[in-house]
Amino acid sequence: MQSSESGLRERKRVETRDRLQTAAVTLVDQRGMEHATLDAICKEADVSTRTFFNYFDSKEDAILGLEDVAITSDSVSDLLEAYVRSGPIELTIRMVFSLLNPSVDSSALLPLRMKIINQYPQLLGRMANQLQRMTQQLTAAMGPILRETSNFADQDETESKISVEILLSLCSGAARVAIKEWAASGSKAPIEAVEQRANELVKNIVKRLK
Amino acid sequence: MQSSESGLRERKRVETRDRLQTAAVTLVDQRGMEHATLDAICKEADVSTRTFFNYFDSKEDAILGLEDVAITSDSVSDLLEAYVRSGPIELTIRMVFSLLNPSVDSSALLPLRMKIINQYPQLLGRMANQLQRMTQQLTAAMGPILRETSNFADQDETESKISVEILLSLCSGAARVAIKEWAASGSKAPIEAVEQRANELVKNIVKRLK
DNA sequence: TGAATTGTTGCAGATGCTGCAAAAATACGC
DNA sequence: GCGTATTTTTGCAGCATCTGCAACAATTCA
Repeated sequence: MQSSESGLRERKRVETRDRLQTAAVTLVDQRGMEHATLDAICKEADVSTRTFFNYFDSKEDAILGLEDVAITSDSVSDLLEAYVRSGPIELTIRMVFSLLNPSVDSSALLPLRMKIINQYPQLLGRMANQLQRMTQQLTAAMGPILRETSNFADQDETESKISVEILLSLCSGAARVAIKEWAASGSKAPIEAVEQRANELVKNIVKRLK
Repeated sequence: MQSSESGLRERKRVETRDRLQTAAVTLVDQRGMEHATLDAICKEADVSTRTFFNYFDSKEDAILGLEDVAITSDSVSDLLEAYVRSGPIELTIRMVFSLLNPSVDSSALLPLRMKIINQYPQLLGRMANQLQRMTQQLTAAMGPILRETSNFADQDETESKISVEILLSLCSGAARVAIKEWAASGSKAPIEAVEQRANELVKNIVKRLK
């Protein structure tokens, strides 16, 4: 209900959320994590520090723009596309990157975000936690799709969920490495190339381990 | 130099460190993470709160017993054994679990630690960060061993390091799942079985992805 | 034994984060 | 429009983690 309403109240909420994300990312980029205090972020976004916590659980969450969203129909169609393109790895990588770029309005922040993640790797740890918190939702969304493949089909549901969780861990590690490489080479490549590289990394390691 | 000395000073340091770990683990287990305050832990260990930070960087680190240790010769021989037993996956899993159980004195804490990790999963995020901080050391230790296998041999050093980092991510995810299962089934199995299960999980997912 | 080194402690303070209750903004029925 | 109900914002008081600093205590070493 809430997300479909578009009264003044809802519009303002989205706007405020966006201002907070933008302020957080911008200030951390300019001043560094420790000097970009909550006070500074909130002053920049023009809200009280107390209000900040109506929007994000922590400073880190604001930097990453993380939200506890239900899997939207948009994202599901994205996932399906990734899956039919080439299978479970792409599906999972897509999932990881979509967490980093959930809102259209904030997509301009993505390059800065990746730069910051590279600078403060604990943020990706935070993101892995978020992935884990969302594991149930993710397995619910990914499970049915994955079970259509031969390799995941003959598994019972429990084993399938387990695999999804480990798959997420593997893919978020690959994402981190891909982002690192991207930052090391001057942060020039488009986001799609980074995601593509993450796919490649996963495939390489699977190949080597088999 | 420091670790090989065994004067009064060094003995006391080890003892204090141990008291802090034990107090942290015990109190978190008994009272829960949020009620096991620094003050309580330090009172139990009989040191000032200020001194606490001479031993650990954070409360979480004390709970996990994490230390920035150089890879010891002991751990290297452990690794070699794991590797010759069955390859790179065992090697990496061994690495992950050895982080959880570095000191002989604190080995009695391991079951409690695993129980707590299962209860507060953000701790494993913290551990993944630690793994990452130690990536350079770990790759330095694991790289030469891994390069002896055919699959890792033909790679240049950079690619090899990348693989190790992703491998660590994969294996720490598997470790988390294995610990979860262990806790779900009553925390009865010995630690070796948990590690073994983690190995199995990694192999399963690699098989499915290939 | 006395000086040098290292470890401990208290204190003041910054920062992140939470509960609570008052005040402001928005929505909704009439 | 108007008044009421609901939601959001805000300030404040307070707790907890963590850091720098300087004095103090313990250990080491010559």
